[in-house]
Amino acid sequence: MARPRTFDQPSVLAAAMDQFWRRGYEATSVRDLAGAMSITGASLYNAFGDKRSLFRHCLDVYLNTYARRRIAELDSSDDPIRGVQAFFDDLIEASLKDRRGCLLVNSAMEVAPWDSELAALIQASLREIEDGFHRALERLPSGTGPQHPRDARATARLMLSAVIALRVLARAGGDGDRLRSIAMSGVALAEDWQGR
Amino acid sequence: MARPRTFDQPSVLAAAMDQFWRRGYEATSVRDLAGAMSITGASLYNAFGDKRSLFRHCLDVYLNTYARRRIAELDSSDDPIRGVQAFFDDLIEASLKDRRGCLLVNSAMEVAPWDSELAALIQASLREIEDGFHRALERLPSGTGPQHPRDARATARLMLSAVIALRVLARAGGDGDRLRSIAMSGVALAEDWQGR
DNA sequence: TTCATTTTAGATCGATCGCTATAAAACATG
DNA sequence: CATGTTTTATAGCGATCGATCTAAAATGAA
Repeated sequence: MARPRTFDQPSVLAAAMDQFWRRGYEATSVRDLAGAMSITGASLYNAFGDKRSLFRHCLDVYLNTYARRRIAELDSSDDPIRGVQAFFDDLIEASLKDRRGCLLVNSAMEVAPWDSELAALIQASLREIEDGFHRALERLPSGTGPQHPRDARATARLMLSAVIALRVLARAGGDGDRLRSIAMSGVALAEDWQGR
Repeated sequence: MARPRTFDQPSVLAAAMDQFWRRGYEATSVRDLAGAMSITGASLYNAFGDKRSLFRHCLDVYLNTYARRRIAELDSSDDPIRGVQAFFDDLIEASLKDRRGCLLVNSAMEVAPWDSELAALIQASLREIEDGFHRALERLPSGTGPQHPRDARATARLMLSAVIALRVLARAGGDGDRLRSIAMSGVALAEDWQGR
């Protein structure tokens, strides 16, 4: 019994996410957001609360649309090595297509230090990626060598480090060869752990 | 034959660097800077030009004071492995003492995408770190195994990735165990490359 | 149709942004 | 000491910040 909204919530959220993703939190003004979302400032505040609240929505959308999708694909891959390979291939393709980097990593740098609640969410999300790599490693047959140089947890963390560095360098404008080299090493970490 | 400055240039530059380091470029206002430097806005603009120019000075100071000092210490170490160990130990200590992360990595995320000139400087500086690791690896005796799983360049890049990820996670509030685990893997990369 | 409710659009709030104009204060030189 | 030059402090520029107010437009329920 009231006037319905004229905009589609998911699509305007995607537009807002894109702004935060490209420009960062501080450098994105509410007017930038409203413009990109093609709604007025009043509608923005009415539908999503303040700027921080809108950002939180956007981060949720990002995690569900991108981060967790990649992890789920890794989990559902028949061959964990090929799954890791696909994970990094996807990352490289996305990183070279545009230079926004990863909203999660971007937020870890800019937002986490000033927002303990979002910091916890960000830390947990990074941990999800690490755990995804860890599960992939655990699915591999034990290595042929007498012992592994690193355990699965340390290897998973190093693979996460490759992902983070890849995203940082991509956003900073690193050349494709550099990015591909790191991605290749990320896959090699899993192969080496397996014992090959 | 004019009135001399009442402030010490290096010390006020250090104060400005600290602001940019902790809060980032966008979130630091010129008034924040002037306050931290204990000078007036007019003096700031008179001595350092505009905000971007001051930032550039601060980044230079950071590179000379922190980044290049660590690389020089790595180069001058008798045992490259111990040098790498000391490099990461230093990083861990600094990362746990405060949560500012690394001004170079912070700037790679926030500044590089919008300032191609600074982006080039940042890329070159990251490359200096990578090259430092590469020189350390090249100084090691060849591995005992028939061939290395990765070449020295790829290993150096993976070590740089560990550094970057360490800094990102430190700024995002990652716990000490996580950081130390990555640092340990960074050292282990050099040890594995050597063949031990 | 009437009414209650919500969403729109536009103007605007006080605060702060990067930056600069003005003029007094402080020195080195002649 | 007088002069010229630079730095200082203060005030304020126009623009933009996040956020909100008012009122018209648009709907479903009665």
